[in-house]
Amino acid sequence: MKYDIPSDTACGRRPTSSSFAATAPAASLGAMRLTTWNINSIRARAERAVAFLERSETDVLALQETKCKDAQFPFEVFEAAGYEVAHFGLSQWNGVAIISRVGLEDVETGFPDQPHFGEEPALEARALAATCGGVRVWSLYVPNGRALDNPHYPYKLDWLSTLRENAQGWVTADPAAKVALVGDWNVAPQDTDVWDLEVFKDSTHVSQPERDAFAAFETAGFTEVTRVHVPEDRKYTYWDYQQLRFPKNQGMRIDFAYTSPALTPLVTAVEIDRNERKGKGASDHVPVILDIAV
DNA sequence: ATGTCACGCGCAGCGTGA
Repeated sequence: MKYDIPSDTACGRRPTSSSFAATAPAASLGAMRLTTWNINSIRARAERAVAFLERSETDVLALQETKCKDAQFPFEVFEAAGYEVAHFGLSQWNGVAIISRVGLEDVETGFPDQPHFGEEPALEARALAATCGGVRVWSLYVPNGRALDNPHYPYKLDWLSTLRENAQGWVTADPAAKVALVGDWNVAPQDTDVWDLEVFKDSTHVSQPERDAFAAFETAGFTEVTRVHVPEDRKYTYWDYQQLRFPKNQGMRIDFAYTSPALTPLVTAVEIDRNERKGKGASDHVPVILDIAV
């Protein structure tokens, strides 16, 4: 389980102690639980995340919006619970992590040709990959877009398009590859994925170009498995903190999991953990939990 | 209730992002 971090990489994974070598090999797992969750600050919610891991029996947790640099990430909390951690964070914005108790190998920060953003265009910490239990897991925090006339919007479309080109290449090169693209996609693919379409008609998340960019992953052979297993309307994954959106169930469904052809038939169940939005100190997104036969 | 939360900065409360 030794993993040497090249000195020039921005990835914040800590080398783990030899005790992690006792982790069960993927071949003996039988089943794996993979969860994606936009946690909206890991420092504000580390204890909540560990409690979730233990309650849900999650094996691999892909986090988005950790909102910290690598040096600020609370690695110890997760390592004490028996997990390995890879984190990619460059500032107080964005930040993605993968937390696993079934192996964490070949960590990759960002995808090839990932678009940059800003006055001085720079890479943002929005994509992180690791192989866990035989599955290539990508934790993704798709750019928000902000507004249809904002530079962040074409950046979002470019970002999705470039990711899709990569994903298509991965499964073309290896049709047996088990790839999971999970995270906060910041797209509501269907009209019913927002609580009131009228409220969003001039906003990002529901525009046709965004929906087309999202749907292109299907064309590339991927399947959005949360919809397959949870097809009902009003099963949201995000509720704004403002205006009593959660108690009124005025939310958005924007957290998804695209799986490659080899992985799709192995997904046996999906659950949106609505209860995690309750109480003081909740993230504005909830975990989306996948059961995978591996 | 024009009704939130978390960040940096820096020690109050504003600017930023979502």
